[in-house]
Amino acid sequence: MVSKGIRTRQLIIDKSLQLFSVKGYHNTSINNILEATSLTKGGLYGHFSSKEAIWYAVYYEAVRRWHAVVFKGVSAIDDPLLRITKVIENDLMHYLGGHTFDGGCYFLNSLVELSGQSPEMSRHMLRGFIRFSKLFQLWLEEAETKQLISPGLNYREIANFIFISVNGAAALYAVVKDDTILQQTSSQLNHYLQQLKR
Amino acid sequence: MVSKGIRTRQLIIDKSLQLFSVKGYHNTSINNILEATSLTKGGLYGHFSSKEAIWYAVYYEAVRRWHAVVFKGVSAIDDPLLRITKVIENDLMHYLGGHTFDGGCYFLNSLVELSGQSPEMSRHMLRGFIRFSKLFQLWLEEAETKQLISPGLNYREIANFIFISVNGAAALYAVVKDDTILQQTSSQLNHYLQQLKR
DNA sequence: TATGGTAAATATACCGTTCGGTATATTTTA
DNA sequence: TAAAATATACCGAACGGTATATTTACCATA
Repeated sequence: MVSKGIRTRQLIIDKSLQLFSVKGYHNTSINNILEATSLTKGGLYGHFSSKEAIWYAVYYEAVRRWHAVVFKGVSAIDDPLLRITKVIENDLMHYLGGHTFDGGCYFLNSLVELSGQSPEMSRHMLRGFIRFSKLFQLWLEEAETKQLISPGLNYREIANFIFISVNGAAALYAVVKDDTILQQTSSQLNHYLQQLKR
Repeated sequence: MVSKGIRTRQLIIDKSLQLFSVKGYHNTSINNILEATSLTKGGLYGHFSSKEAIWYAVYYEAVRRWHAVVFKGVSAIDDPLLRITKVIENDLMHYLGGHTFDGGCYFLNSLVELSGQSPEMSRHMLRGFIRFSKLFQLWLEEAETKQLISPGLNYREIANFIFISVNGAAALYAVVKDDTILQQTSSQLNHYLQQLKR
């Protein structure tokens, strides 16, 4: 049996994740979190030293959930191009379309909100973003060595473009909440990838 | 000579636009605006009835500036596909790359921040976004009637995809502040448009 | 299995500061 | 000199955070 303290800590993280993803970090107050968790100040500050500390814990939880959805069934795929296709589909249709977070993409929302005023936090996220793009790059290089795509392509550029399109879709989807946005983007990126084949 | 009141009103709009684009709406306080304008409460609330009223005035000013940059030299272009190319280039290289606003794309930033907590304001922006995408759609249809592109394409999907990619680039560029992001996206969208040609 | 002691967990009350906004006094413009 | 523009002083509420009191959970021992 996990101790009560651990359970409360996780409750704080879960509810804060919901609130941050919908209202944003700055517009979520400690009182909002207290209401959502049915706690009081003492109960909260016993687990976290500050609001920012909550944000970091929430960020890691968000990464964990995103990762579980986006990379599901990916490692079993041999073809690196199909892996990319699968990750894109998972991200658009299951991560975004499956409403993993109430307010859309927690990472995009946080990045846009915090860039330009919380350098520490946005640098933190940017590292994760770059790592994601690098993975696409790696798989594209693998595809070249396996002679699946035309040689001499700019993998960094292609990887960034995929990444950018997926995030652009996330931004728009958060507002229009229309699944066709996700389907259309998925379809367009599929065609785009097909076109890279030799 | 324009009256002092009008000049002060414009000063408030200009400085607030800067602040909103960098810090966001909620994290910009009235006091921040007072410092930036060297005004006091009385001087500000004589021109605007509330913080939200400032936001709306700022929004229209932002649209005005964006429009001036993005559609510069576009109406003189006959080829609808070249018009789209020009608008994309203007948006990426001159609007974003030219740092029209200090904090990146004011519209994307506002949309992400306000979606899910200010339905009125985000609906306001969404209308503008949709109008922009519709314009691409219109030009694509014009390109079809002029037999410039393959027939039977899904123009709504293509228009949305262009729009999404441009906005995704805006999101990333706001953080990495690396111009190659803009060049790469511009290049990729160019190739994408070329491929539509018959 | 019941219980008592203790540390962990949580509640309460309060801190100084800042928030958006207003009423009124003063200054500046035309 | 009248009106427009701006400054000053203040409002109640909410902000993030802290010190301290109280309750609850948990485990060793009987």
